Amino acid sequence: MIKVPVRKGSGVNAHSNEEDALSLLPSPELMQFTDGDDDDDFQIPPSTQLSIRKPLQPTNRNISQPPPKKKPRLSRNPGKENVAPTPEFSSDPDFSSGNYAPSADLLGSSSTPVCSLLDCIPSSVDCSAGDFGEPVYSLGVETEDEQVLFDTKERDDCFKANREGYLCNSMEARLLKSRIQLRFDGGIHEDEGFVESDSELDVLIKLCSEGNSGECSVGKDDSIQCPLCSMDISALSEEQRQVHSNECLDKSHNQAPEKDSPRKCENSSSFIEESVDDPVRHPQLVNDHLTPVLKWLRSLGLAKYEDVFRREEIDWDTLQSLTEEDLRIDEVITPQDLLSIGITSLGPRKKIVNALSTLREEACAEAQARSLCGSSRVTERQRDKSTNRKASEPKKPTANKLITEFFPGQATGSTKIRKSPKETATEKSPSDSGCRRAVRRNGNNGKSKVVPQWNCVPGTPFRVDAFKYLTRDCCHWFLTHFHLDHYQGLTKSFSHGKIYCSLVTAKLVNMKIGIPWERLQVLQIGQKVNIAGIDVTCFDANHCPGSIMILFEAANGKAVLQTGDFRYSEEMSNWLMGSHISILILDTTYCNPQYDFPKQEAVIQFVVEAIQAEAFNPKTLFLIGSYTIGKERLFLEVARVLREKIYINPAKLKLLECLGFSKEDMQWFTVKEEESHIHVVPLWTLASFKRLKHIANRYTNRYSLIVAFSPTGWTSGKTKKKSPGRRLQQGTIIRYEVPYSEHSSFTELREFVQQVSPEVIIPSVNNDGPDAAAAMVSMLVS
DNA sequence: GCGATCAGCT
DNA sequence: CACAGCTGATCGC
Repeated sequence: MIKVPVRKGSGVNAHSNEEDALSLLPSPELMQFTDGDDDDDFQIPPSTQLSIRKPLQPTNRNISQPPPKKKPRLSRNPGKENVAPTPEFSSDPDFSSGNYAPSADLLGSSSTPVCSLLDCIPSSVDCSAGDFGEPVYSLGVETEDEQVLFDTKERDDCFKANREGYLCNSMEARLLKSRIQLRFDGGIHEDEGFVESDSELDVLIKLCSEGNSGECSVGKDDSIQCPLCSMDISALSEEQRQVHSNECLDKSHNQAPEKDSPRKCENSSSFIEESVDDPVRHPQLVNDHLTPVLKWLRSLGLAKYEDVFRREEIDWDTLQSLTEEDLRIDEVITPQDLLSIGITSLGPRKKIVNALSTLREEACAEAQARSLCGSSRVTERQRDKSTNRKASEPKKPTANKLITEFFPGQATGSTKIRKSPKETATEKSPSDSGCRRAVRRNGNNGKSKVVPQWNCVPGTPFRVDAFKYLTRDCCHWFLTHFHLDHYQGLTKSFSHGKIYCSLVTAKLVNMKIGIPWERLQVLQIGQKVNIAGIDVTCFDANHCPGSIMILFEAANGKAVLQTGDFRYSEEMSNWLMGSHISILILDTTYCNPQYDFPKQEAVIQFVVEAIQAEAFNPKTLFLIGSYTIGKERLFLEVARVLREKIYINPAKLKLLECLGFSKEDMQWFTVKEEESHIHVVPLWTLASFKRLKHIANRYTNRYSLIVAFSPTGWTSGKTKKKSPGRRLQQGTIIRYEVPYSEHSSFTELREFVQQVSPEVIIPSVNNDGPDAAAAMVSMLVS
């Protein structure tokens, strides 16, 4: 039997500013436990704290609310009970995603009381079907086996194009074929004929050299080089530099542009990414400055200002000069001058300014790259290869250590930690492995859109979670899971190729964003498929429902593992056994020794016991925080163990129906508020006591005490000691912060990295900058 | 009116 | 701090 925790202090709430809360207090009995402190004044006694070996009896006796009518009787085997499901869960045919068994890792460990209860629950997962797309319904799939057939069929259909030459049937495939050659030595190479030598970029380079030469072409030694011929032009006046650059520009255009043009620098990171038929790609004679400007304007969707540009005879030079003063002042272009020529709307002005700014940065980066690389046309990929070749040479002694120092078995390899540039491109070093700058037409305040390293898969033409950086040079887009920060930028107008993801994620992408199923390719967990010549296998990332980590194996044997967001589980080492991972793109959210939180089972146990302890008051409302998806395991286990239904709103139910839960699991959810006093709410509503008080006020008649659980990994960070939770209280509102994390702890990351033993680690998160990230990652292998 | 995007906020 | 969002303002269609 669970003991009611002993609380320090028993004073009556004395908060002067808590009158409203005090008014909710139902009785002196309750009041004696509300000391009003906002401190961690709650101590679970040792016998209860983390007592995961103690059998936890499933009970609803501690919770005074009468059970819902349809609640199954307590049973050792709830999964086999003949339970009449509530109507909202039982009407549709069932499907199995096979992706997400919410209690999979709980089932894997029998030591916890939670698990002991779950041991007898069938592991089959057949979820109640949601409305997730016509193809599913048209197949009339009803059983798990048939679902496998469906998935196979769908996948076969999906990959039909691949079998016939990988997307050969589509326009995108042709584009891809004409533009990109995948070479197994890694990298994407611009094909002849696609990148034109007399591109707009050259014009922009000119602009750059004119308007901002010092910024664009300054090398590491502070010398100023011509972006075209790399000659040192430091000694020249600005005017002379312009003259020189113009001469170079003219020379380059007068030369035959085809084969050996500098503009064909293979895999240059800075080419403007536009479709082949885009007017921008085909500027007319460079000497005719007017036409490219107008085409550029049109490409921005601002054709209506063509007249203005014609009237004002605006060419690139003029456009640049309109903002030149601003450039000199603070490098930020303001739209005032555009206003003066008659572009009165703020939107178009911003659009022009941002596009120009982005293009200018493009040109600057290109010029800088040339400046740094001289005329040898060293591509990023080549630099990258060079880096790899010199892997044994310590590049950053403080951050990089030879993997052989830590893994004696690795005779030749060394783990290198790459600094992953911040998205805002504060780090100006070029990104590697074919990651290019993306020119987006919608402005983003002039920030350049550098595809971060972690969004690229070295040696492949793939992007992962990179919808913020959509470019036309890529048509294979992977999505590891359905969290906003990973699918941001993805809209239903997506037309850049295929999206590869798990079935659960595909359902969500289809339902929530409206991506048609034709654009979605479902990846089966554990099944190797070949995409564009690369073997691709995905595994359950144990992060949120549908989350996957993806293994890419190129024909040259180089393997890249992209973890996505993940929480380490021991099964992962089994999946990856035998795979030699060259590059590990790692979720480093909690890559800091201060983040050492307990296993999810322990936190679930803590929450269960806390609910039992607080439930002596029958008028208690429990709130559990959750994301759009995520934390489901927590509240589902709470429901199972406490034999209590959980209230979720209808929108959330619709979402949960996509996640692959079993019928048995789904029975624990209800959309009828009165059926449950445990509610799932968005995590942010629990963030402050102010919000919690609003909730309390709404339920004044029904509930006199609010107990909220805020599950987040950050709870255990910084100065907070490792514990399964801490309790905060203000009046009749109690908030538990519990370190329930769906990311790996530092300890888990270290274990994972040691098992994978990669040659190179690319961190996906730089909370404190790339150097700090590199330093932290280096700790993983120490 | 609707969808997309972004800044500000938790 | 900021996990992974939410909200409201703005803009274009």
